[in-house]
Amino acid sequence: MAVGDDPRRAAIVPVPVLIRPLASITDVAKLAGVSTATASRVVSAAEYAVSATTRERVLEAARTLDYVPNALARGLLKSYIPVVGVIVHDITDPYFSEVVRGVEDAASGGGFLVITCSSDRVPDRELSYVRLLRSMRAGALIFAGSGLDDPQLNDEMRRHIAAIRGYGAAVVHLSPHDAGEPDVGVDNAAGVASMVEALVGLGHRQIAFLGGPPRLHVARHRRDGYRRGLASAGIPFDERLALETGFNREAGARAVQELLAGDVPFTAILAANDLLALGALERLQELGIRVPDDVSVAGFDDIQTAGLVAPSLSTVRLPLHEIGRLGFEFAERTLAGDDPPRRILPTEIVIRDSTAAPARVALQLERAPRDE
Amino acid sequence: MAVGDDPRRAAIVPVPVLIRPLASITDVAKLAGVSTATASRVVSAAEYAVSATTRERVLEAARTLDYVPNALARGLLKSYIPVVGVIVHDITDPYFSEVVRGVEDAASGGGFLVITCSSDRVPDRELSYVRLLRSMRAGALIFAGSGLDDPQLNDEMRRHIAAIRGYGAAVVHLSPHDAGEPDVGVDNAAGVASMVEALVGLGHRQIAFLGGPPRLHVARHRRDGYRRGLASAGIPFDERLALETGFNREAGARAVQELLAGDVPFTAILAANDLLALGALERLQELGIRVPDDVSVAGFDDIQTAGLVAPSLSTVRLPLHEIGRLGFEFAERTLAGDDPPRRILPTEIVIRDSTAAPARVALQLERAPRDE
DNA sequence: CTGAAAGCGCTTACAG
DNA sequence: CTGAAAGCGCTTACAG
Repeated sequence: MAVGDDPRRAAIVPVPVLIRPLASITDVAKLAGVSTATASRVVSAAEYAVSATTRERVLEAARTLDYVPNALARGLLKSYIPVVGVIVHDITDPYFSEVVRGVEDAASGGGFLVITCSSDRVPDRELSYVRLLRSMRAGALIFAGSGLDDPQLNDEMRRHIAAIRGYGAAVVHLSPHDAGEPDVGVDNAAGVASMVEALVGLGHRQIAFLGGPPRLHVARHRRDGYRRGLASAGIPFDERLALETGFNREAGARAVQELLAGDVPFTAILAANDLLALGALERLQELGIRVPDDVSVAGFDDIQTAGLVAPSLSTVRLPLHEIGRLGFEFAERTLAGDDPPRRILPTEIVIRDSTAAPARVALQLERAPRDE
Repeated sequence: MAVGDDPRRAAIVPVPVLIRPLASITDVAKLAGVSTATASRVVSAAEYAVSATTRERVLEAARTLDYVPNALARGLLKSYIPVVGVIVHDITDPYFSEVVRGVEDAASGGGFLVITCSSDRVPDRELSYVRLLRSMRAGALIFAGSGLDDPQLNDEMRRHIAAIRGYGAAVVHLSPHDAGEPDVGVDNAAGVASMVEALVGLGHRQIAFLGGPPRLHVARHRRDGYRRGLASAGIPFDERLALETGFNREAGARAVQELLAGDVPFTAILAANDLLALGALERLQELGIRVPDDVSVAGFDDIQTAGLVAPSLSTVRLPLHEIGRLGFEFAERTLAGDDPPRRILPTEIVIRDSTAAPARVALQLERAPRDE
């Protein structure tokens, strides 16, 4: 390695590692020769009337001592601290990192710190994160992911949420949940229905659906959209084409196998999220099935990768960053005593290269599935 | 929408929104008829000797009151709270979300909460996040991204880091930084050099390099690797083929333009991260330049998308999740008074479809750049 | 404009 | 095994 390339290296003085308690407001007050009350007013209550010379002396002392107020002590007096906790299913899922980024961008303006927690949709993890956030008196709690169908989880969750609201914090849902519709989000059913319509418009009538985990409220909404889309096109719903799946690439690949092993022909696959669609795309490719020539594939969410794969994925765009941003705004307004209205944002169909008119012959190969 | 589909909906009772202060240890003690000292010992000091009946009465009271200890009050007595702050450049960059996930997975086992902060490489944002984390007495601070070349930032940062270590917390670097090498990370220079070597092995000698932002320490290390790789292959370094760029897709696309507008022929493009390589791939495709037939492209990091694009991207795999996991472990051991050794993890060359033997004629088109 | 004092919710020597 | 009391670092009526 190019050691020695960097002349600055030599100038670095090792940082001492002694335990050295930080300066407190008492230290600052002492050094400035004032009461802690006055010192506190100078460093924290910018608008409080303090004589110019006193103010300057306190500021000088604070600078000298590298004083930074203890947020814990301060938080003990307020009802909550300026921290917003975001519960996601998995931060490596681009859907969630985009939402979190939206929250961050809005929150840092308001001096809020963002705590991200990946629950992996495990009730106990979700619960313990919420409990921790509650114990820290976080000012806002944002559920980015969908609620789960788990009565015991939801019971306990309701208790926590009541307690959290009880100490004055805001709780915001960005996805359908146990207690109802999102505060800020999209109409998932309408979004999926619009993609069904688009596929029907291309000539498809045998549309398979990779529905995601049925215990997720959001997956149920998207499934409703699928049925609604079919219904308004006059296409009968065929249960054998509507699969229950996970919400990741592996599940999408497995679902393709399952469809091919079934005996119902199909000309298009609509997935309840992009990850599923991406997995389907991969597996189809491995099997030598051409997209969109042999079968069309569409996703939902429009994560970044959707536009980069080949063929690029037709999907439904969700304004993820905006959902995060408005989610924090919703919390902020709630905190301010406002009662903000629900915001349902529009989705948008994005047609790329993975969809086309259906093949002459619907897909229904006689292949043994490779796994499962 | 399928309103009414869900019979549970009707059963939901609206949560009361009154401000209701949470039960404190005093409330629990009172209800149980014991002192706060005893109550505290039962709920927090599992190993402290308390009579079985007393213990049961306290637990019962805590349950009745839905008692959750106030982490702020507790933190005021300890030197720090069980929170680990992770400073990343951008959480929507898969590189970072993967690392954060690694930290989370390790941290949740230790009862630590993860705070993620996207600095966008803006010194003031980074500083204010670190300040906030310090003010909250976070137990660990992990810098996931590279240090910046900004003397004023680094001055202030050193003060904060000394203060943070001063109150007993751990500070960990996962990438090269102002004060030296990462505590847990990879040998970036060696990784890039190994990819140069692989390209040379395919027959390339005119290898362009998209180097990332020069003020990032990690970009400098990767650039060193590029030079070192060339040197050991006996290929002279040509400055005109080594571009300074950003670290995202747009920058990769622009760099392609720049290379094509230059007068130095090249048969391969090696990018200092995958996002750059992905952007280069896109632009080349738009220009009708075939990869790898006309030019080979290689990246660095191996983010998920790298394997999904077409042609799939040859790259250098970094164990990102592992880096995050070990990063937290490093912090944990430091907190335990240990002095853990630095961990430099191996990188791995991943050859996919974007690289091949060089074309007969090196690329050096006479095209006007489309933008810039 | 300034200060003395109480108190937020907890834990922990110290004493019994 | 249990409790009274001090104290972590701050803010805020209250009094002057």
